[in-house]
Amino acid sequence: MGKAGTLRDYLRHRGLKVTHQREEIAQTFLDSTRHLSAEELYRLIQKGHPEMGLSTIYRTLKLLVEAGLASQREFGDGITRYEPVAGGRHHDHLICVNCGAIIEFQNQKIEELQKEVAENNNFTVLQHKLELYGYCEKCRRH
Amino acid sequence: MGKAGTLRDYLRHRGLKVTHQREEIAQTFLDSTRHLSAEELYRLIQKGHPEMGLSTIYRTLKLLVEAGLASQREFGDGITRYEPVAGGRHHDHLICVNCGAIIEFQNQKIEELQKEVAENNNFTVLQHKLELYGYCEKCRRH
DNA sequence: CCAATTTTGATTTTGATTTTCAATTTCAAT
DNA sequence: ATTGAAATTGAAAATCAAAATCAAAATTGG
Ligand SMILES: [Mn+2]
Ligand SMILES: [Mn+2]
Ligand SMILES: [Zn+2]
Ligand SMILES: [Zn+2]
Repeated sequence: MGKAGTLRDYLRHRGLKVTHQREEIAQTFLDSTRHLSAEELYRLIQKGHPEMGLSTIYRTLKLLVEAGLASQREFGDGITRYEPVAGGRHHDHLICVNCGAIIEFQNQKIEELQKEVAENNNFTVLQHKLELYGYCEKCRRH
Repeated sequence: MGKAGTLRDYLRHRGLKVTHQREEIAQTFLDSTRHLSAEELYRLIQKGHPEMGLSTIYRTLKLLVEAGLASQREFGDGITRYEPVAGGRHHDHLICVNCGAIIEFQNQKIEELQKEVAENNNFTVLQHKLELYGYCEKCRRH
């Protein structure tokens, strides 16, 4: 989990190889809309690179997470999604169970209270997950 | 999602049948330690009922959730766990990524701030998920 | 260029959960 | 207690995202 940087830096640092596939996947992913699944990213990339294998997408997404450039999300529908970390600060999510809309929010007070809870339990927090599931503005009116 | 009650009540209300399997599964589950997977519950029940099918465990856990008697949890290891709701008030979890320990906590201030966040986004919350992942007291010292 | 090492993509496998389906059970009405 | 329609069961097969396999291809330092 490195700080901000490039996948290329991470690969070199780890003695791994910089391949065309990895560069293409990283670029498309980092420029993308947020919260993509491996499958969605695969389809996106296939437009320009029909020879790209889905396995490589899975493998490179894992590298991006390790490099601290992507974060992995699971919103309860059995599909793992990824979003670029790129500069953007930490945030949590509201998820519409009707239309699938994902709304991001940030609340510093909640973050602090979480730290407090952890301390009270002599627990060292590495990461956390806060998701509110329900109806978005559009879907709440039946 | 009914209020507290029995599975039996829920089944009758829905016009479903009260079977020996459902009664056995509900009883064993509701008396159990918390955070059981379907597989774990299956093994528990098999001690006394070797003929019980795993499918029936899955099906009945789903009914228990619908009846509001169980809540479904996913702690990121790919295994769905269930815990009895029975009287116990709402709580969230600290999860040790080293030993798998699950610590429960409750924080009213966080709950209120969540409501606030939802209101600010015109979002109607049905349920939420707050999990802190890291090292428990035992595991934090290497 | 060389050769050791890594990576790729096609394919197969995995593993939790769901579905299917014929046989059995439930249960309200006789 | 008997009946019969409808629901449920357990075993087996299907599903599906993700991981593993592996021979061929690509990368990289010398
Ligand atoms: Mn996000
Ligand atoms: Mn719990
Ligand atoms: Zn919506
Ligand atoms: Zn631990």
